[in-house]
Amino acid sequence: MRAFYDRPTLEVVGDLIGKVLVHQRRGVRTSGVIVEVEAYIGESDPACHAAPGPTPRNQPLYGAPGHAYVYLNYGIHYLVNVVTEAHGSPAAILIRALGPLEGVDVMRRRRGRPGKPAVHDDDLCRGPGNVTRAMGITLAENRLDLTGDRLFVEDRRIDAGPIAWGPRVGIRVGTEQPWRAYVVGQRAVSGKRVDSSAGRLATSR
DNA sequence: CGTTCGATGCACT
DNA sequence: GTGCATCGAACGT
Repeated sequence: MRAFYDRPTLEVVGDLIGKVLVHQRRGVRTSGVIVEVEAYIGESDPACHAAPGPTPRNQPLYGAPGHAYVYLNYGIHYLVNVVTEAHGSPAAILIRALGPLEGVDVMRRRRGRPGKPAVHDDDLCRGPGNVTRAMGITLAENRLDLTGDRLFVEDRRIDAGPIAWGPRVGIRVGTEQPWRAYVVGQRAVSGKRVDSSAGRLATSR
């Protein structure tokens, strides 16, 4: 459904929390409840990749809504966004954390490092770099049409808890905008953990 | 618990 | 050449 993404970005943010992100390739399916996202909106947003104007890398931001924007960050991590707003209006939403649902065994394998202790299930998709590693998302998924059957958001909502908004994290500029949304108390949300007992999804063990 | 810091590739100036 | 929309290991408290 293209129209879902063809709207003001902050509206999409609110509707994205609690929905299920799915990636399937070569018969391997992984999915998780979206519990943390950040909006990057327009050339006037200094933290948005569109801030310098159109470049080869940020071209997906200027394209049609409902497509993926994936890029390599710090030379190490892939970060995945969903492109929003009308064609020519550069904006996107960064997927920062998921509560694992399907393919948890695959996620454990992708996140596991030889000789290291196993990653806790709540940490499998905690942080944007971990989301892509656990989901198997790379540059190959850049520009993918999210209305297709390979990478998409399911049209169902899981009540994971109350939603809160705050400043975006991990950026040096543009921190005054409260464009980060997350599920309060959910274990997979990045940053300091407030409560140690609440927020575990029944589905994510 | 907390903070610091190195890894690592590439877009952009 | 500079600086990241990060992660996790290593160390200090």
